[in-house]
Amino acid sequence: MGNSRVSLRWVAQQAGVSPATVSRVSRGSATVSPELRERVLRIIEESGYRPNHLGRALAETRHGALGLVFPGLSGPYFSELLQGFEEEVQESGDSMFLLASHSHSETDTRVIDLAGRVDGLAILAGTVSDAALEQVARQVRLVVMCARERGAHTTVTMDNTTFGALARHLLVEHGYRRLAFVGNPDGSPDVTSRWEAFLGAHREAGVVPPAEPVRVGLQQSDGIIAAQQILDGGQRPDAVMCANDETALGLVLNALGRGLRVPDDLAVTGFDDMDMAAMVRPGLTTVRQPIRELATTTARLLADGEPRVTRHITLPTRLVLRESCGCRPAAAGPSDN
Amino acid sequence: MGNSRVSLRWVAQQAGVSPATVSRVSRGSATVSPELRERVLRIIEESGYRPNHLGRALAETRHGALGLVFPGLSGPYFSELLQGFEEEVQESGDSMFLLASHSHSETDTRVIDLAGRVDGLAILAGTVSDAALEQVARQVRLVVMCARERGAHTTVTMDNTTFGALARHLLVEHGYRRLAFVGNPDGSPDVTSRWEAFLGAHREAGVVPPAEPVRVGLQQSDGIIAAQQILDGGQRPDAVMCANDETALGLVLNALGRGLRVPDDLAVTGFDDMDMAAMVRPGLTTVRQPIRELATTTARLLADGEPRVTRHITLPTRLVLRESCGCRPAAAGPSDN
DNA sequence: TTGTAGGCGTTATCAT
DNA sequence: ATGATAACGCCTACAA
Repeated sequence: MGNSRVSLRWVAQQAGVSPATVSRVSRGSATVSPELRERVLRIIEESGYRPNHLGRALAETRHGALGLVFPGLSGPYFSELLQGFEEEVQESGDSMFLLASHSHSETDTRVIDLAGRVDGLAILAGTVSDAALEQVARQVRLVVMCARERGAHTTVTMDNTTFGALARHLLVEHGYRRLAFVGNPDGSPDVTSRWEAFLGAHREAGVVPPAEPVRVGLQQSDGIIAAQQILDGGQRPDAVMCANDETALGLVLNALGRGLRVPDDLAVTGFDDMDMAAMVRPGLTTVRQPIRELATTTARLLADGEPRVTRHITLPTRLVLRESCGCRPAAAGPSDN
Repeated sequence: MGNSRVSLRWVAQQAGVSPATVSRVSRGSATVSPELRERVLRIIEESGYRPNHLGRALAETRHGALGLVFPGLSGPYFSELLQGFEEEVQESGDSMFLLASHSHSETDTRVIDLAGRVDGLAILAGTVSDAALEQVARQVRLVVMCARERGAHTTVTMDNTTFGALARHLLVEHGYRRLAFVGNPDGSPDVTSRWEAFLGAHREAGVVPPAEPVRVGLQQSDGIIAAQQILDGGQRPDAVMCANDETALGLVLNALGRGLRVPDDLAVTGFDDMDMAAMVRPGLTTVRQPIRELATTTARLLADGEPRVTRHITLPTRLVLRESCGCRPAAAGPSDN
């Protein structure tokens, strides 16, 4: 019944055996006679004994837990990341600590503290200082996600160059001349890379890019804010490239609300290829990135990876051309959708 | 530098004091002479000593961690929940375990296991079996969120009756006669309550409700699916009440895409009052519920609450009338927004 | 004020 | 196959 105070030792006494035997039984160790095993299992069953995690962890010097650290952002991106990570953590029978960084200042110390409670830590690049990363790496396994540089720590990263390919598509194939970029390059390493790819594509194409990005966050509501900034102003661009699908959707929603047509009056693109991108009309042109795989790969590295070898993994992304960029609708019934 | 192998005992030897003294210093206990304190602190500093969490926790029989358990859903609702909980957990210097239930079957055992690693557990109603809840409650503090009944466990709940008030508003003030309900009453206790409130309002008003809800999930993409089901069919309703803002937004997006006008051709309402609700046009009529407060209240109860007294807290919600239900736009400049 | 010793609940290494 | 016994790293009476 109540298992509050039953300890291994107590079970041992009840069964008239040594603590060691109970430990063996409790863990399914083979070296115990069927007779004793039976006796011990009965007591365990009746008493509702469950081995104490702290005691076990202390003896095994292993926490049985991994940690995930990221900025306190919302949206499908993080949901996906979280679920992927958790799924993989469960697979190996571990538990998952979550640390969402709000106040950037306190995060460093909290992360270092967290490092003392886990076997490995996954940290989204840009969330903590390099010094803190160093600290963490000395204590536990560390994987940095979405880092911009292949440093001394193991990293798992998305291929952001496809964003440049998308920019070229708009510039070259569609011949757009005035593009806008929605996203804050200082906000996250990924956005930095995308802004640079955006700039690079312009350079190649010999088109002069906007002087500044439209600096907003990554939520859908930020897309609306961006829309207001872009569409209330004077001359509106031919196309706007958003740093992710969320903001693109917000932007489309607002544009539609104004009676603008997408892509005729304004082309819009995103990044992620989340569910909504395919369901909205016009279909959202975007770049597909395997967020879940990012998470599972990271978790697996943390659980299985050689502790001392640093690896660098880049996950592939790919262009997904739909209608919002100005491409013709793909085959399929013309009506419904 | 490296602090991998420095233990309290080691520090004690280096400083030429007893382990007890180091322990006292390490925890800021007052009963130690300035001289020794200084000496010990120096060694701690130099060696980068950090007390081992497992050792400390085992000795204090306290994990310094709380757990949050919910179904693996995405969307702003859970982001908010998560952040609120985490914020409060940090406040008390604890850490946060997260358990997202994917396969409903395994969840029970995982939750019970998790109960052995925390001082308290917050569980969203409907995620685990009652038997598991019972088990958990015997081991640690437990708060059930959004439960439909005030049972033996402490609960924190939202007032879902306001959904009925909203239904009355549509039925009585606007005189709509054909309403639709979007959401799966079997999916979560909250949706169950809202569907019942929906039915209740119809009964009161003497209007015959739809035989069945439009059973979809709670994501934005589900709103699109619902829209297809509702709008592709024969006679379309006057108004559709969605179980949350996400689906309402998806529905609006699709309706707009078809060239329908909201609310003229179709009124739409949501639940939550998330950021987007106020930013979209037409503004989304909805019910505001304090999700963050739900989370912080729960966490605080877990951290501070009397272990043995079960409380039942209901958080207030309130009607937010905007334009999507057919109400006139509130005061303010008529143009931009 | 400081140190000693026992305990927190397991696991693991030895003997037996 | 089983059982002492010593870790694991820390806290905390109790004693000095």
